[in-house]
Amino acid sequence: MNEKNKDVRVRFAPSPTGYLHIGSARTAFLNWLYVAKTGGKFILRIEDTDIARHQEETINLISESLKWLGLNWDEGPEASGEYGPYRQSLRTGIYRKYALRLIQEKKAYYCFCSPEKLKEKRENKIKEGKIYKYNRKCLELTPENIQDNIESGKPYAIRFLVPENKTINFKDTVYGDITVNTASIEDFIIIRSNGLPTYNYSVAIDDALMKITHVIRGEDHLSNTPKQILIYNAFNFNVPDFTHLPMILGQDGQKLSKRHGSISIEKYIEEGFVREAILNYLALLGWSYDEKTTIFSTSELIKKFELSSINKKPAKFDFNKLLWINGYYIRNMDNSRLKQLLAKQIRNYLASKNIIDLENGVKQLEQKIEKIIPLIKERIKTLKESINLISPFFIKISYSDESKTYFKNKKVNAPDILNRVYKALNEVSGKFHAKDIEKNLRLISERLNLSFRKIAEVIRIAIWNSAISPPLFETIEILGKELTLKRINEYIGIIS
RNA sequence: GGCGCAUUCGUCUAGUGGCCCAGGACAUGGCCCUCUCACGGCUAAAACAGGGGUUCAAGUCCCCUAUGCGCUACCA
Repeated sequence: MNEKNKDVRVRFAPSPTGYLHIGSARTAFLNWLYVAKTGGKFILRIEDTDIARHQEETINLISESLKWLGLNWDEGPEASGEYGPYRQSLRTGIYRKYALRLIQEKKAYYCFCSPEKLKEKRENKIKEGKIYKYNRKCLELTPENIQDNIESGKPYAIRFLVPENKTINFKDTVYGDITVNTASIEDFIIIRSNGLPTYNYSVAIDDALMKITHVIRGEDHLSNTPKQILIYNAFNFNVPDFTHLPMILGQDGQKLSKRHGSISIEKYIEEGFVREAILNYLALLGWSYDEKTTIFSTSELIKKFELSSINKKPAKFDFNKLLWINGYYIRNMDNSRLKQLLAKQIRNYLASKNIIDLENGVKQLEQKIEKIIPLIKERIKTLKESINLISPFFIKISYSDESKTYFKNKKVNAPDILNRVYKALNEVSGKFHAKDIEKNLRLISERLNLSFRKIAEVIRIAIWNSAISPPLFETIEILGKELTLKRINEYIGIIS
């Protein structure tokens, strides 16, 4: 299963009812990984057979997210291929053709029952605590009855005739041997009265026609697999290998849904996550390589990931761990790439805030960011967090009330310290280097016999409007003499 | 209700009958490093759902119970 096999064909088949969320992203990724490992083909197919829930614009949303994650497909809506079209709504003729063949072979039949009545019957049975199964009323219709009904324009669906008392067997890569008796399966509808196919039918037809060899999808489809195998068997199609992935649950143990906050990939991009971190974390849900390793680059995953070692237990989504992994990737990213990402982040931020009042040239943004990176690389877990650490280098700070009154009840004589700092910084000779800045500032601490952390605290508030800042001397260096002194002056004015 | 699947620290997991009075990672607490915050290092607390078997020996095999999840649609 792991050797190179160019004939491998897998697919990711989302339905366009919303953005790409973390669970589908995982499914897509594992499909992609499998192909990357075996050298086969990755197919994207859009399952848009539910008109009511269909949202056309989400198709684009989903492909954009997939692309951002780097999960490119070989065949699909935008890539074409010899097994298209790759949208189910464009394949209704195919589904109908095959359904008629089933009817001819007495493996399916027309059903004229009204959906409303059937629904009512089912609900009543369930209320009584009984099992409901379609009673095959329409199977007894004579060819003449059927002909009349069709000619009079009566709406009909097509139902699959489920063979009685047959055992269906299949082996799932993750869940092992699954055995189900057809007694628990009713004659399910394959073509709805609106002419569109239902999921269990179209998915089997398409997977067969598109020559899919390995079906990798969420565990919610495990129980439906026997129905699909019935379809394969009815046409003598080859049955693919099945791999069902354990569900991803929200932190409350419930199935992931919109209520759990930011679950779309789009949202994670916005929040400043990087693609390798998301992929790494996703691979770790339900899978591990050994006792110790948690960080896997995408190329390592291609080598090491095995579908067969995925476990069966549903996993709760742990946002904190994703955050940590993201921070890890940022800390270990090469600086030139980080520079690009951060510059983009800051530009977007400045644009969104419509900020024009800059105290430092935004033209040399990237050069400045290059200098800032070593100071903040270890301090951010997402790209977005960098905004608070970078923007004060460029944007005029306005002191918060907290900053203005920060030293009111403290014993330190802030104005005095700042006056000395002003002088000390002004006296830094030559280039304004962190080393010299440090030397001069530490001197103040010695002279006043005051711990340096106290001095630093005062300076931080004055130049950064916060008691927390990147390393002080380097920050002052990058800020530059002029700006630093200006801020100190302004702050002295405020507290004097 | 029926069918299917699952159950090790708060979370993700290691563990395939003796190496486990259960290992790692995130999160949490403490200490160290230190100009703040981080990073890094050290350290602490923290789990085999419950009950029966099988076996010299069970987290690991079997059965039952409990709990959770999925499917049971003219949703996918």
